[in-house]
Amino acid sequence: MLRTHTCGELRLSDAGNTVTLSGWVQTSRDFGGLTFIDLRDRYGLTQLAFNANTNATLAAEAGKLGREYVIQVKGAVRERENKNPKMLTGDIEIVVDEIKILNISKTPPFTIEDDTDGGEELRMKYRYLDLRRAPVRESIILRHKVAQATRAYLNGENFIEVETPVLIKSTPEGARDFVVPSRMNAGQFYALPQSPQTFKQLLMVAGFDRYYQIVKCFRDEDLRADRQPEFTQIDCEMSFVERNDILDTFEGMISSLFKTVKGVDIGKLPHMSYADAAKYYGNDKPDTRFEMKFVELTQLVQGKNFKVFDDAELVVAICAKGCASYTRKQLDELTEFVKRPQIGATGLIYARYNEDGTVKSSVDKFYNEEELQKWVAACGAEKGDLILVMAGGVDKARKAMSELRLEMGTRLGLRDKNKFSCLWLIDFPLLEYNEDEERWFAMHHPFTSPLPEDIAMLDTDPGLVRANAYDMVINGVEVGGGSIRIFDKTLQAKMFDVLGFTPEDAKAQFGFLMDAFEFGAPPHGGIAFGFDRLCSLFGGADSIRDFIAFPKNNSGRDVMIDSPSVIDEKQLKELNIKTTV
RNA sequence: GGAUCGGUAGUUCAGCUGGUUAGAAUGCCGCCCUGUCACGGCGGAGGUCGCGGGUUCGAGUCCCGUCCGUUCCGCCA
Repeated sequence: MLRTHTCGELRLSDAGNTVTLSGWVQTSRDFGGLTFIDLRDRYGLTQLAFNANTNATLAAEAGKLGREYVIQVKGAVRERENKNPKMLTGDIEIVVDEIKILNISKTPPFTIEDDTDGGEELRMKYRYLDLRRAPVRESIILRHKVAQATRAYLNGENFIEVETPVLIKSTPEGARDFVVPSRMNAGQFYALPQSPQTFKQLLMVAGFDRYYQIVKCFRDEDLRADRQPEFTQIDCEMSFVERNDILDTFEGMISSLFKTVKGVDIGKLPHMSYADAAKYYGNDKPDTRFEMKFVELTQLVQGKNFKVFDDAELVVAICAKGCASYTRKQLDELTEFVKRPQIGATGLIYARYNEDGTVKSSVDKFYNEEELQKWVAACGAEKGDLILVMAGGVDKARKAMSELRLEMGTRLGLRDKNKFSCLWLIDFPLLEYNEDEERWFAMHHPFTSPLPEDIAMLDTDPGLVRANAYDMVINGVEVGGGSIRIFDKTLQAKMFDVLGFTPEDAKAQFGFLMDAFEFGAPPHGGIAFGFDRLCSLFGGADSIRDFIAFPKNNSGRDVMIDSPSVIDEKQLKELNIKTTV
């Protein structure tokens, strides 16, 4: 054994014992006659002490150790003269008798510390060094814990983990597929799964009843801080269930995760309809850590010759607590914020409800004090509050106001990373009309069942049909979503018809699933959680990258191994691929 | 595909309306220091200013192009 203990476990009670430790040199502090070295491993830091009076040769040797050298030391545990309460091992140090350099190291390109000086790109290039840093290491360990807690819960609920294939078939709907050329079938391609959707449904037909898998999924779309081309889902499916059975089961799972991983009780999850989310929060993943709900002022403000409001489909307001004191500069900043091309609002109107009870707005020319007091009443504003108003088309105004609400939430410190607000979002529209292609698209996927009471509308008014689907939203992040599936062949055929698939298209793409449904498919439904996002949420981070050991950058590149890369002619030829360059 | 901000020492950054020897901090190297834990002190080395072109007497600085990266929009059933 190259060690008897780790660098994180020795305490005062170990004083007097002789131990052997192995690890990396974090830092050394040389005082001439006295040298300290912090030795690091996965478990923590332990201070090593060298005294020139006691052992001059050894102290000299210690002075020569560079950062990130890998060493093994043997010595006695001793109570420190000056303790460090900030370290778990801060009460003790090792008086080193023997030192062995197991490996030397070049000076790392950035500091291996909690607050590193390394930029994103450099850290990714040397990810193995970045992973030595405590915050990144802890994020990866957190991921492990979440995975274990997930498996423990689902195993306890009688779920069975089944692996599904990675080389599957490309489908045109949804995200772009990553494809893999087939050598043995010239001109043909596999696709990597965007999710194991069809396979888990087939497992239900097969009678597995309760399935889960912590599984890699692939989507060839542009990246974001919370989106990677390969990511991990907790993929689940259940048979003989209705919507509420699934909501209960997975509410149980998320509660269990919060309890075991964070020690937090999240309570019962409220249900919110898609329509309400749009009306009160302007999006389908509301951050409910704070209120600041939308108030619709359309009726109240129209007919006063203010063209912007009169022409608008919707006039919507939020009330920012205690912000009446905002300066002109701050209000201009907010206006600039909503006018950014990404948000695209044309302007922002405000009304200050002053401490003296008067109202001062940016549209005093059109609205007198009495009318403005009605705004105040409608918004439930209190003295000192600021009312922010935007107008326009329903969707655009809501989207812009949603961004503004989040911005105000951030400015007011209402988006606390240690606070968790979870909910179920339900009653999504089943279909979405695509103007360009002039046809309906499944908002979720084509196997999503409509709400039973809405099925009749599939013929008459497809846009109003609600899906038997649900999303779990935590702190404004969509962490999971799923639906009750269509298991009836006739309804599935109807669905494909509405989506504009000819029976031939449907058969070519999903024939295997439709065939399977002819052999006694049970009623079933499921859900998939974004595992990386869940981990970043638990870790209090906005980006999922540090919860993935080896993530890709914004352009989908792995800058460490430098992939993707070109392959040689021979390989291309074998794969029957001709390059046109 | 679009917008945005950035690319200067190993690293993180500063460098004004263009001006002659491009700075700081940190890291690195050397010397000193017996209780540090962001140790301290003194000294030193370290730069094709992303790349290409242009304007100019003169470009890190201005213009055009290009590459790389950040964040966002589109996209992500």
